[in-house]
Amino acid sequence: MFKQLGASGFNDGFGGQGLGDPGIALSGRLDPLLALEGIGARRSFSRDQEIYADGDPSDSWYKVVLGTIRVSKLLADGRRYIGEFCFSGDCFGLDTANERVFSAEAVCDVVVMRYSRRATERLINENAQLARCLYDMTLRDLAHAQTHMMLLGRMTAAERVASFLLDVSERRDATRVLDLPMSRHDIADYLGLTVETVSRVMSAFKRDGTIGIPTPHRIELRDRAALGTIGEA
Amino acid sequence: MFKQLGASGFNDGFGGQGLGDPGIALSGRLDPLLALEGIGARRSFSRDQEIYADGDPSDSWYKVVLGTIRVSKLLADGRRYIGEFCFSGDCFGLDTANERVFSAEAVCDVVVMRYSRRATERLINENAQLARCLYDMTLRDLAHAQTHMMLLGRMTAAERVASFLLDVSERRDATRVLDLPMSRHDIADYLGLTVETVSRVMSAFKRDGTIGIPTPHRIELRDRAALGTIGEA
DNA sequence: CGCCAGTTTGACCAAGATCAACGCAAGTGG
DNA sequence: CCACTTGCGTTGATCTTGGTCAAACTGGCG
Repeated sequence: MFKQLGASGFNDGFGGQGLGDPGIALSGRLDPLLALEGIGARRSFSRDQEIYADGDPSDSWYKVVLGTIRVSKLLADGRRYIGEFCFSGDCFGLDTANERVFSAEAVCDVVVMRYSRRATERLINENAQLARCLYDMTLRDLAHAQTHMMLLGRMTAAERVASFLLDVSERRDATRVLDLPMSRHDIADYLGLTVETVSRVMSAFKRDGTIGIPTPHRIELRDRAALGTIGEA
Repeated sequence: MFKQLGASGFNDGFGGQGLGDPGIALSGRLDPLLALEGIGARRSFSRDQEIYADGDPSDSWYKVVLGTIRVSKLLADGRRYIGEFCFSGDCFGLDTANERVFSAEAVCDVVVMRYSRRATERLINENAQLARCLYDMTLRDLAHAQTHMMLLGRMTAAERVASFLLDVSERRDATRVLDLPMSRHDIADYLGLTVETVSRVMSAFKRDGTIGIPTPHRIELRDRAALGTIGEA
């Protein structure tokens, strides 16, 4: 659920204006992140392996070290919904409930750090900045959710795919060639579409030269501007 | 954005397991909420009046005292998306950004409390429980967003309307007769549908006796169970 | 080489959008 | 007090987008 813990320039989560007393722990601006290193346990998962399952006790959270994971939920009738993809540096699994409401799986082989909730609590007592940091991540997630709801509620298939490609390229710092580790099915479940529609839209983008598709998991962004203005024309 | 500040039984926002030190301020379990009363300013708005606009400086947050508000965003091409409705007791407007990304309007005549960000910061320094409380609300919001994304991405029109009616009835403690202050258009923009579809689905529910519609803004829930199982049959 | 999983493409279908009336109650002004 | 307007809501006819079903393609891999 949480993104980019430890990434560049986190603000204080209250609009960057300092919700807490900035004097309390000015020195420890990055300490909480370093401190976490001490309590995290490195774990590896292979493709499609479950990191945690819907219904599991929710007693820890994770940070992706390497690879890509998806947070998803399967409905009784087979419909699947993917809440988010997390890449290197992204955090996930910090829930409000005691039980997992979603499951998390490895999209490809991944390495993650697992932080137990109990240890995190202890750290928070020692360093108030960590709480701020976690809060900030939650607000980021909320902002992401807002954007995504707009996408799901009001955007066309082409707009959804275009904004997905742009979003992933920004998060992965891929200016021109984009690596898409997840399957078309994953993308479809993330965008509220079907595999076929995702495939068709991508083929259409390829046809009019907006993107190139050297391999299904490698997208060449030939015209970012065009992708950004889909639906405005 | 935030719900039910000061409502019954808030947990500590870290899965109810005590992220912080429960011993620090056990005494002040409800103090932060009471303390807020001191810094809040009461304000009234009439129907369709703007509480804040997309682009305004984001220097405060609100709690609904009486009435209903909607948090929405208007796209350049006229498409509108409603992020949430807030009823008495719900909080909204606590953003991560310095500028509003959404606007908030009164659905009907409302009274809200406005809390300045700066004053909230001060309070947080005096009472750590308030931070916990705000964090908890954010996590609630995130959970709500997750549910809503599932609805927007994978549910049929009938399922969306049914789950909307049940959701509102729970939040407003309306067992049998439900007051819907917002217009069909608002509901449509919240559910990612059109006015006509919302209207048609409601008429269909009425036809098969699931609900009654004495007036457009008054819904009688005749068969809650049926509403809950729409789409499972 | 042939299988297998994932992807693409095509033909057809249906849910919901769009376009267009119509209904209805609450103002509004003569 | 009653036409007339106005703003919603409902209903119907038709169209479009994206879903469904089915088949063909592609690149590993045993």
